[in-house]
Amino acid sequence: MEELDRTATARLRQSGQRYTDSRAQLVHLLSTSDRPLTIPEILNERTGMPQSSVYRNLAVLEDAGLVQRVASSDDWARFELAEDLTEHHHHQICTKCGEVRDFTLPHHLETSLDDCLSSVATATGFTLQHHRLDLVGLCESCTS
Amino acid sequence: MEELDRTATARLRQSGQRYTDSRAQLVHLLSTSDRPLTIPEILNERTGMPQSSVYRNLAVLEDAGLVQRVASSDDWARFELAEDLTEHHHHQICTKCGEVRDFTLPHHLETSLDDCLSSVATATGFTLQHHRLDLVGLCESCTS
DNA sequence: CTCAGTGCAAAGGATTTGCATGCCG
DNA sequence: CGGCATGCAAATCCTTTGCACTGAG
Repeated sequence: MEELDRTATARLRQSGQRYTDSRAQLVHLLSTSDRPLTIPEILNERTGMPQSSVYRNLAVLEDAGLVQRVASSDDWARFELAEDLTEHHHHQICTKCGEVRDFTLPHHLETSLDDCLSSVATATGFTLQHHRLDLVGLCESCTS
Repeated sequence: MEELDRTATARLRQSGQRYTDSRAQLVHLLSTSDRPLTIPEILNERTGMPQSSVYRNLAVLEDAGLVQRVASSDDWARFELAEDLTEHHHHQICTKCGEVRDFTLPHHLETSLDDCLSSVATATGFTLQHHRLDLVGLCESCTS
């Protein structure tokens, strides 16, 4: 956790910004969640922080490469810690309620996937930053 | 193409809707594109169709299972023909300009991926509808 | 005739921004 | 002090909706 704070401080400093309390709260909240969070969820957890600050700080954190935005099926942005600050994982996205959950893939499949995607990218002149693999379907509570 | 029109007519009829000219235009436009299109792009191609009709018809087509929405990195919705009307494919998403391009994966990898994802889904009580695999990075023109 | 489809303009709603104030360095 | 950070409220902008009109069956 302290490690995380140090990384955060460093990356923010690089963008000429400070690691304020609000930002630390956001980072800590995201780092302890097992899934990406929406703004409303963040607001509920962190009463006292106004929407605009949440949006603004998440944007700053995103710029600094500490946080990333996750697309879902509803129209709410979700946020999680940046790839390199967490274990590499994927998302289960519910098409009914929009809920997003994390999951991981067996290492060998992940590896061959990576190799293959790299060559596809190279072949098409695309500079690969990372890949995104999502399961789309119905979460347990929406299966009725 | 006639096959496509027949499918469209049938699926729309099931939702109690007609396969009108506007809708046919949208379907044809999407079916001839090698990537998902944004509303502005659709409006440019199909001058004369007002925004509200485009949005409304795309919603109807989505309901009927003919068209699906694609998430990107910018905040514009993109649309493509439904999975089962096209070859299964994936997307290269540019983080700079938001551009989305289609690409496909070797069959064997696709198969083992599918198998694996099915078992992950089963294990977590998730009802898998389909998967989504995207390459995220910089497209050729944004690599500078 | 009926009811889906269309177009225009106005409304919605998540997200962003202007501006004045507070605060760390 | 200077510039980042914060909060409130107002503005943005993609998208959706209300309503009146047209047209297919």
